[in-house]
Amino acid sequence: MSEPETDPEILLRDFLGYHLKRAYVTVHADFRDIMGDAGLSTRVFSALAMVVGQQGITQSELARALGVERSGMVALIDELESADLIRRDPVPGDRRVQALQPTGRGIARFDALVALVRAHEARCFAGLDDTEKDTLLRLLHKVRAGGNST
Amino acid sequence: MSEPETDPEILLRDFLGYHLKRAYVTVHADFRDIMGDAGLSTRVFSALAMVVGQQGITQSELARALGVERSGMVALIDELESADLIRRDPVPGDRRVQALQPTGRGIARFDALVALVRAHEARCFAGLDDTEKDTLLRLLHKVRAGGNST
DNA sequence: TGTAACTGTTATGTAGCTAAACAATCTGAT
DNA sequence: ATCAGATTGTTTAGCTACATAACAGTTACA
Repeated sequence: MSEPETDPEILLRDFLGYHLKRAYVTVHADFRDIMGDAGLSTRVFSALAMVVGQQGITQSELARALGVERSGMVALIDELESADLIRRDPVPGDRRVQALQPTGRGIARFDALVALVRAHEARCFAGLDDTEKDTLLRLLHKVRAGGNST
Repeated sequence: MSEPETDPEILLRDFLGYHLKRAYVTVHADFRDIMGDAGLSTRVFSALAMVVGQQGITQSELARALGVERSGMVALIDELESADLIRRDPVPGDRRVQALQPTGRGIARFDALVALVRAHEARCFAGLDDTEKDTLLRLLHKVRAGGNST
């Protein structure tokens, strides 16, 4: 009862989940800002990054890696494909799946975007030194590992 | 090039923002799980917590405290009011604003929910000891303070 | 050979916001 | 005392980012 009015987050303060969300919202908004209208959304960028990093990955594999449903990937892949950033290649031996391959444009675009995203991250986490960034990364990873594994 | 296929998050791994989102999604999903169908969503719970913690807060003040637009609060407050958890009280001296007051039911409901949320947090952050939780809280707060102040 | 599992896809729905406009109300400078 | 500008709650419309359920085609395997 010492300072009843100063902090509006009196009861919420103790909840890590609340602060996790607020931090996420802040960072996500900055991502959108720095990308501008021509950029990709976080989810599309993540998918492109995954395809570039693991060429030939399947849509289902990609969905699992990103922790979303398969159905949610379709429109996302459509978007990347119609922008000529990735291709759906048939896989000999399994006519169900389609291997996702980045195009030359896709890789070039990704490299250009990475520079933007690095600038975004530098700005968002400017208040943290390198040790703190490592710590945050480690703790976030622990949170994900400790909960359900999706 | 040492291990090309083992980690699907080859390129994404370096981005703190990505891991922040994944951790948030994990925690948020657990919140929904533990609340069940009868529970409140995170946003409504947060609003209720804020009203309980700072009784008489205005809708605009609440929106600012939660970092959302005023327009987004209306339906949320409607929901809490129609569930008889909070009231909109007129404020003498300013007929524009409405002071938000928790009802008795609202406070009781909040207290009950807090127990659930504490259990949820205990489960989500079970992999972290108390020091790590404090560190995570401090770093998340720094992230929010370092970016734009919403 | 038949059944179960998996793939990509579609359709539909929902949560959780934002942006823009509005009337009512308040503030403050002149 | 008045009038421009700001603020409040609200409505409407729209958007993003998902999830769920069903489906036909394909594969694996007992």
